[in-house]
Amino acid sequence: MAKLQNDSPRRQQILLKAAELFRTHGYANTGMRLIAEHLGVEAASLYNHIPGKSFLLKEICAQMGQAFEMQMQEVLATPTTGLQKTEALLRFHIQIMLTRFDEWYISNWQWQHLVDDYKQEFLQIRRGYEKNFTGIIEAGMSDGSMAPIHPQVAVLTLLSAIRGLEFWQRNPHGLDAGTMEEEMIKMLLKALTP
Amino acid sequence: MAKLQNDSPRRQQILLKAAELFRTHGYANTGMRLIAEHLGVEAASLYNHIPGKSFLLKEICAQMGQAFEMQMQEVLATPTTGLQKTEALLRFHIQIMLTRFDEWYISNWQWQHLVDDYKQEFLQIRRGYEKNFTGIIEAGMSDGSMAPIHPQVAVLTLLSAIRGLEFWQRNPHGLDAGTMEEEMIKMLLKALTP
DNA sequence: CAACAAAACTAACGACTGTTAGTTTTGTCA
DNA sequence: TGACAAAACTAACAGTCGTTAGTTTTGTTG
Repeated sequence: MAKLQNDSPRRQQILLKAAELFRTHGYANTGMRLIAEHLGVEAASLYNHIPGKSFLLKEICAQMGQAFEMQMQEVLATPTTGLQKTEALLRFHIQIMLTRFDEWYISNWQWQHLVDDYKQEFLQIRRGYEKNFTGIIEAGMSDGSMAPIHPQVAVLTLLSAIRGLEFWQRNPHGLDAGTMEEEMIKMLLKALTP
Repeated sequence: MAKLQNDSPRRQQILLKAAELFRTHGYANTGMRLIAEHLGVEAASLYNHIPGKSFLLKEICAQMGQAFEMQMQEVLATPTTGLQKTEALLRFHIQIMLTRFDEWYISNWQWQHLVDDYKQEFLQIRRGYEKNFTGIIEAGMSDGSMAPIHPQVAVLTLLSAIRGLEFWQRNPHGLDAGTMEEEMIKMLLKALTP
């Protein structure tokens, strides 16, 4: 029986292709045979590298969760105002969206298909992230860099707005990435500043 | 053979239950047998009322599209500033979200599973809606009720922010609907006003 | 009650799903 | 070159899917 090493390059290759197909076809509509076909291989061969389909989704979500958690810790450790921290996070979100779109999309929209036990863990991680973000907004109101707003509503609005970039990513009618990023940041920060 | 009337109450009942299940389980993961079970009936019996599974999705999306299109026409016909029109549309979006959550969710997130020919029509309708919305923003800048912003970015940001209410809808930690609506409207309009 | 249609039922079809067992090819070292 | 493991293969499993054909029940109308 194969060993299923935790970090082979082949495994990562499969994960990336799976992310791409999960995004374009949806998790439930993407069969192992389709993933295999796009890698020029038979479906059964995939099981030499991964334990199963659900692992693919779980791993993609976990990797994304880790990336965001690391950035959050870095931002929290930097001595800046709440508004500056917020801008840093927003810019990071946008960058991830541009450079790792498929994985970002999966962890945002396909996590619902996670198997129940890991789904709970994933949601807990995400709630933790949002809690940290809410804390940053509250800090911004205390240090005077932000107007008094409802912190939870603010986080929800900010994250949702960024999520919407997906539509632009799929169909950028004439707007280049730089303009898009600057215009959206400008608009969102305007909603926050006193 | 059954006649498949266009507007029987039973058909509408099936549509609503399907919308609920499509939302909670996803379109691809919701089988005809599951829908039937939730209606206390066998799967085959559904075919006395509807032509097939894909019809359910198509009909839900079409009904939502119609609702938004009607509201857009009404707003356009009212002689108000661009900012007031925008507020009216935002409030309508929120109201639909609160009163017809399942259907709203489907037409927002599950339209990707539409069969190809109707998918094109659906996307065209949506692009038309967004184009109208963009025009309203531009009008707002002309009539002085709004700050100079990138109209397409503004529409994307506004619609995405509202879409995010889904997360609150699913898990409203202590915020009542009224507060949520007012706080979000306040925040979004602040981003728009001069 | 007889007649008729609406709407339920049972049973099955072919296609597709994730996964497994067992076998063969491929590539890398001694 | 011979040995060994990694990674591909073929073939098949049990289960689910949307859908259809044909039959029976239910409910209303004359």
